[in-house]
Amino acid sequence: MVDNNIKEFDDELSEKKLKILEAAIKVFSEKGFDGSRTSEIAKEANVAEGTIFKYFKTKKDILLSLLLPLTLKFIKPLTMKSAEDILNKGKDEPVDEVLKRLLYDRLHLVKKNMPLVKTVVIESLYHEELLVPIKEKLAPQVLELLDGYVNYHKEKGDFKDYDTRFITRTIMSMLLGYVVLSSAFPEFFSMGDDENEIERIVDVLLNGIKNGGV
Amino acid sequence: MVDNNIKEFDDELSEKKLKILEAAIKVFSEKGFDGSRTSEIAKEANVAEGTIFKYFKTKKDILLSLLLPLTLKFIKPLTMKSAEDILNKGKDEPVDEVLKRLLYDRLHLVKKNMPLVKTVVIESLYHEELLVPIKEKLAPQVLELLDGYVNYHKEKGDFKDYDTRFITRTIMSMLLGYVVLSSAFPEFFSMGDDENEIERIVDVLLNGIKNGGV
DNA sequence: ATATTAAGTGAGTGAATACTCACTCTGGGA
DNA sequence: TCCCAGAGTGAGTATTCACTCACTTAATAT
Repeated sequence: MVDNNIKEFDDELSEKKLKILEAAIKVFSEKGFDGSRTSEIAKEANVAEGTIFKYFKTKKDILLSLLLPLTLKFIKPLTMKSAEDILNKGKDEPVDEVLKRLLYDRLHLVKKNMPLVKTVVIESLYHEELLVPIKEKLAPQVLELLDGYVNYHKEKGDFKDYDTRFITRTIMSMLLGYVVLSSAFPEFFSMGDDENEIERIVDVLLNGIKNGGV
Repeated sequence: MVDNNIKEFDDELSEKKLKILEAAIKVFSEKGFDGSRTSEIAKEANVAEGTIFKYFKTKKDILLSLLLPLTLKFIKPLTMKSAEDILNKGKDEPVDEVLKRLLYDRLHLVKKNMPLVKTVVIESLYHEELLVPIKEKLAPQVLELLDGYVNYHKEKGDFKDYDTRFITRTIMSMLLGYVVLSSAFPEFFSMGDDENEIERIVDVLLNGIKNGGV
């Protein structure tokens, strides 16, 4: 199924189409979908406006096409590299090490693709066509992987006996909160480099902020 | 200063203007600012389209006007009711009780005003005119209050010796993550009623998910 | 009653913009 | 060299939409 996507990706992706997609990501992320003009995307892509409509039936078509690169970039590395880290190598390593590596990895993936992520996340709030595939394809894969890891360590007794999905959500919350708050309000919330931040985040996630109950 | 706002609020707010603002919040939150039509806002408010422009110079003026109700709703109750809870009554109560009350209170404030919050948060990503007052007025007040509480308990030895702002951010992260994830993906992340969720969230915040290091 | 003012209206306007289409260019096959 | 297919173009078009303004209605004062 993933291979299918890649094939589709390679097949359809001429030089120009790729440039249009990249330009669209840039413009959409700066102005929002409805605030973006196809003329600006064309200029940004060094292409005539008409060319856009040779590749995409409508403006909304461009937006929907962003799902493919998003899925490719996030699902593939997740199931490949990080799944490997977590589920294989990670099984015998301490949880804090593995969680730190995982969060750091995801953090950088998000930061590297911020405009794409920002656009898809925000526009999916207004266009169901975007949200549906996310809920049906992307989310389940991510959740299955994380839930699996959490369950493994719950059963091993490493984690407390909270609901699995609750723990999964908490892990995601902490990363989400960091990304959102530190990039929206860098002057208030960006205190160190990502590596140190992640380290502290995982510490708190595992042990809390309360001074030892001993 | 707060009183100033209220006076301004009361003075300017005729019946019609209020109806237009409420309609705008609804339409903006459903379609986004650039996706919204003044004609639809007018219809939603049971008002002629021209009337909108008697009260607001431009469409963007409507958006900027949303800052006032937002600030009033969030700053005033925060500094009043919750500040009282936290700083006075809360000083001698256990931190978990106070945090639970605080988060529960804020959660419901956000949920009750979701369309307004959603609109302001998202549109501030695209319109600096919105973000600037948030950063200069709203954020500092919220942070001062929370930082104060955190500092108090850090000094008392209740909290570990993390950077104050880091703890503050973590508290906000956990609430933000819960609100965002459970409302964007209710089928994946809504597991219980808010009260129970908050309770677990504060537990994890204080003690972490790791099984006792004892 | 009448005048005065303010509040509200909605048809009209001009600018903007997503999309079309008749055309041009280019590279490779005969 | 000539031809052709199809990639690319950009001026043109039809529509949409924020905003205006000449007018109506309602309320209050005189």
